[in-house]
Amino acid sequence: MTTRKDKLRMMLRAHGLRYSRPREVILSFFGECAVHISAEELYLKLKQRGENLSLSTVYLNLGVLKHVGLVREFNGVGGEALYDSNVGPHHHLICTHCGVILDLPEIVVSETALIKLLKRQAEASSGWRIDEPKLDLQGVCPDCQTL
Amino acid sequence: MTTRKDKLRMMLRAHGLRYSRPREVILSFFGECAVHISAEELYLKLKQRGENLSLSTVYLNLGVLKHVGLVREFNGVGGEALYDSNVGPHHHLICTHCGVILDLPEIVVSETALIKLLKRQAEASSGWRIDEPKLDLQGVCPDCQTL
DNA sequence: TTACGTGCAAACGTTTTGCACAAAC
DNA sequence: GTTTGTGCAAAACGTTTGCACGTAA
Repeated sequence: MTTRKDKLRMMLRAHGLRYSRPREVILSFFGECAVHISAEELYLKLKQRGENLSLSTVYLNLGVLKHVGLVREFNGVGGEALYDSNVGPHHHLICTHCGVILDLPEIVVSETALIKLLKRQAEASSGWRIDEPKLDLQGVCPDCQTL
Repeated sequence: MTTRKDKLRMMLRAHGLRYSRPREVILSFFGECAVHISAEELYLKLKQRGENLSLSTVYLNLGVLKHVGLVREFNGVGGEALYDSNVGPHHHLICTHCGVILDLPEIVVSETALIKLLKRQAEASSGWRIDEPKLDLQGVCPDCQTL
C-alpha cells in the first residue's frame, strides 16, 4: 500500500530532495490552498496548525522548492516575495488598494492567442528570447471599489 | 530670460515642492537617462558626478517624486524598488538572467488594441476595475543568449 | 521667520548565513 | 557513516524614521 507520505517521498526524491517534516507540511499546505503567500505568513499559518518549524526553514525550503520548480516566486505590490504553487503559465489581477492578488479567470486566460501574437512581435522587434509573457493587470478589486 | 533652473523651480512649484539641489540633480539625471535604476545606484551615480547628497535624501526624494507623479516605482526581479521617469503607460522586457529591464519597443506598444481587449474581458469576467494593463515579458536578452 | 528639506545615525522588517545538532538515506 | 536538513542566533540588506541643523520662500 502506498501512503500519502510515500507519494510525497517519491515526489521529493524525483526532484533530488529528501523527505522532511517541514517539506511535508509546506507542500501539503500548498496542496490545499494554492494561494499567494509570503514566507512569514506561511510560517504563522503552519504554527497555528501546531507545526513548529523555524522561519529560516520556511525561507530555505521555499527557496529550494522554487529552485526545483514546485513553487513559483513573485513580488507583491510592496516588493515582498510571495509564493504560489500554481506553476503553470497564468496571469495576475493585482489590487493597488489592498494588495490582494487573484489568478486571472479562465475566460481571459483562454485568450492566449493574443498573448502569443504579442510575444512573437516582441521577439521579432527586440532580439530577445521571451520565455513567458506574464500579464499583470493592476486595478481595484470589488471589495475596495465599495469603500 | 528663463534659465534651466527657473524652469525646474516652476515645475517643482507646480507639484507643491520647493527647489533644492538634490531635486535638481535627481531630476536632471532622469532627464538625461530615463533608465530603470535603484535608489542606491542613483545615489552612487550622483556621487560619481561629485554631488554629495545623502542616501536617505535620495530615498526621500524618489518617494516624493513618485507621490507627485514625476517618477514611477516598480519592482525588479529581486524585488528591489526601481525608478523610472517614463511615467506614461508602457511595458517591460525583463531579462531573467542578468536582470536588465527594457521598455517595450514601439512596434509592440502600438498593439494596444489587443491589450485593451484583454482588459475589457478581464473587467467583465472578474468585476474588478482595471487601471492599467501592464505586460511584463520575461525572457533572455541578446547579450545573455550568447553566453 | 516659518515651513520645508537635508544629513546623519539609529531603527526597522525581511531575508540570508554560520554553525552545531538531528534526521534521512 | 555520510550527506542533507533543521533550529537558533547573528548578520546582511534595503528602506524608513527621528532629530538637529540648514535653506527656500
